[in-house]
Amino acid sequence: MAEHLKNKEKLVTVAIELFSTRGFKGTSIRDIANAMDMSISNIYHYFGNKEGLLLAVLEHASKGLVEKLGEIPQMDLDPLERFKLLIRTHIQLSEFYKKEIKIFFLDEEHLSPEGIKINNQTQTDILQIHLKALNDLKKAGYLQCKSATIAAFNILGIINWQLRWYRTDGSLTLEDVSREIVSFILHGILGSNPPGIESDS
Amino acid sequence: MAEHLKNKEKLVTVAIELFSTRGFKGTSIRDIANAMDMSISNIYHYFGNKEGLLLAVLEHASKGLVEKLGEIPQMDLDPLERFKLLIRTHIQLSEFYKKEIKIFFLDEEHLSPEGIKINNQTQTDILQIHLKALNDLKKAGYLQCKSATIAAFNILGIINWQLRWYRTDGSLTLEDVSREIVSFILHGILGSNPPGIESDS
DNA sequence: TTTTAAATCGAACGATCGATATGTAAATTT
DNA sequence: AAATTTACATATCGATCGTTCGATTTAAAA
Repeated sequence: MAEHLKNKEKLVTVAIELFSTRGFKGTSIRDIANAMDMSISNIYHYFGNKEGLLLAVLEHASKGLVEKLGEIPQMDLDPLERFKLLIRTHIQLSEFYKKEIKIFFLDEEHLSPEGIKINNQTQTDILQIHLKALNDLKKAGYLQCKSATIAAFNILGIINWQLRWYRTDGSLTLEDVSREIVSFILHGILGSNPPGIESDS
Repeated sequence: MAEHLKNKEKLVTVAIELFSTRGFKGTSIRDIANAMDMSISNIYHYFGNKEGLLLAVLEHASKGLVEKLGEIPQMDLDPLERFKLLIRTHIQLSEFYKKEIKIFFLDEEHLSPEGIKINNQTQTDILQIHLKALNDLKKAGYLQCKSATIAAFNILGIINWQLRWYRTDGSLTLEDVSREIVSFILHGILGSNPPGIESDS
């Protein structure tokens, strides 16, 4: 039962695969139809037009990451521990939703108003999650940055960039990278006890 | 004199403008020809095919940033000051070469082997510049990170991400952001004298 | 001045694109 | 079982794509 829904979902999955590797403009409806072993017109039956498919992809892509990430700030933990957990989870989820996230960053430009809306909402949601974590740190007296917003952007930059350079087949495990990134975000490059910085030189 | 070279250069400039806003696949040769008020075939006379134009764009784009950024590590300064200068300069240059950099990150996927080569070389060059600065910091006893490479990637992530979220018409000046980013990179979010971190809890 | 080369154009080519019209088989509802 | 909706296919349309083919004008060299 519900075999048809399966195909619709599979269509979104295949579209994510192709959009993420070839881009939106670089992937034709025919490419997707061939990869699905399905007729072109059937895709139009499901999603109306190519952009409808992209919107379905964007919505599907935003759900998983935002929902799972949104659970972290509600956990009853020490602010600092919760913050560390947020970073580690975000890195793990990014690896899991690699292709989906790529689409968000790949075809930002030629997007319909509705697509832009979904895109902005997703990015805002994620930013707010990190901002809340940072503000909790501030209340607890940890945060030393002037602007929590810039700090949040910096954190997102680090995490999203890791998505570009990290290779699973390399020498570093994702846990190694995750630990190092958490340490970087907490202490920067000078460490928590830098030499000759706080002295009177 | 040399009126023909002018047009060839202008062609690259217009291509950068269009590629950066609509993407490579999203920009047709006709779009560029129309924007230049020039015939289509003339573009082929200059660059052979569409990809030749993209290669010219990539080469033009990589030159400016890498060359100017490469001057910093050779300066005779205190390692820490030189590092700060590198970050600040990189941020300023990123704003200046915004469109060019966008192309490097936009159409990474559907790129020819030669295009990939240029892309990789450029990214490697920039990474090496930052790695050198970090190693100089290490020699001087400043750097506390385990992996200078990951730190370099994190720095690139922060800078390149700033390119996405910073708006010139916002309330923050680029200098404000630059200062805050330098501080973040140096001290992280906990600051140089974080409370209760080094204690025995 | 003649010759050569570079710059430019208009017109067209085959391929591919997104999209549609029209049909049929299968599933669901009544 | 009949009616209706959903899931698919074939064939095709007009538009646009990258590219090419001469032809022409302009600039440089001889």
